[in-house]
Amino acid sequence: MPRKKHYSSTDLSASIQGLLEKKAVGTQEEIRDALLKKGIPVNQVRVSRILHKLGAIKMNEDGKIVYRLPSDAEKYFVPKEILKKLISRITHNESLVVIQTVSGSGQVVARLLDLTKNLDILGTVAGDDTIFVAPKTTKNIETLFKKIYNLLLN
Amino acid sequence: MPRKKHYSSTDLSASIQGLLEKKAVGTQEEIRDALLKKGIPVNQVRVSRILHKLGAIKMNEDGKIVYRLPSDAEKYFVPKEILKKLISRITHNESLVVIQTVSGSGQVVARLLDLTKNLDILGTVAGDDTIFVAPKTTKNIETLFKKIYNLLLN
DNA sequence: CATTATATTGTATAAATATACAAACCGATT
DNA sequence: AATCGGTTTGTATATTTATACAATATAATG
Repeated sequence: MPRKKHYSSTDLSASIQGLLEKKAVGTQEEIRDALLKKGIPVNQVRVSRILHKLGAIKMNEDGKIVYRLPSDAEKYFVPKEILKKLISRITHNESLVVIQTVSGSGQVVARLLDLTKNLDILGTVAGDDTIFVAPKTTKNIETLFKKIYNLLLN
Repeated sequence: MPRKKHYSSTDLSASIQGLLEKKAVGTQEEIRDALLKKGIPVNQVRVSRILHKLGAIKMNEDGKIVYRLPSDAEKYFVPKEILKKLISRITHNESLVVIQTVSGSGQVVARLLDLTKNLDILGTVAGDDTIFVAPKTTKNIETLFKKIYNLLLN
């Protein structure tokens, strides 16, 4: 009975991580279905095992149970009050939103920002105390600025 | 068929919260057993429903699955680097450990400290930027100081 | 007060997840 | 090449969790 190993553990793990980062999935069958749709043959047991290895968390978001990666979960558990204390100023020009933080907090705040869904950003570059936020489009820089401001300081 | 309601929903919820704060429990049956031991009659369904209402999360601590309250989970997800940035100085006298934080962060840091297990403290009192930590015994104030220092700044 | 609407509870069971076990795979060693 | 030890995988199923449904309790309304 040779076992058909179509997909390596490493690849599968990466696929599941990618999925969890993109979608709010609540069951292992849902994860399985999503992977099957992408042509990745997997069974429930494998999903279960990999989730365990990833240290996946099952949490409640507004009454809905979802799986999250630990790194993703930070976003949900870092108290807002803490974040506020790390940020000095948020400004923008025509093409960037710029966030000033207290010394040494640039990377950490940037990471939390990167994890935030529904924010139209391409990405962030962070130094010691400064974060450059690149918007998806510079056309709505004002909107993005307000969104980030509300997110981080309100 | 009158239903025997021995324990109100509010009381049960409080009991489960207390339990989750004290013990690393991994299954609803475990929660049920612990409550039965305390003379609290409860069934699995009730446990499930209350956990859901509490927004309990299931997380992986060193390979073991445990239920945690959201407020408790903060401790696990607040990045150390963030904490470090909030704390200015940690000192002590013969009877207290005193933590200075950046302005406005006293309460938040105190809360995280209160959530930390295996710390021999009676409690904390926090102001805007200062936290007084009361040890269980003043005999080992130096030890506690070192423990807190390592916890928060190392 | 009576009536209606909503929430809670328990039983039974469906759904979701993890485990046991055997077989296959893999890398290291001889 | 064969052997060994450790890991991974799949099948079957045990365990864990949540839901459906009906009954009861509680809250709201007139």
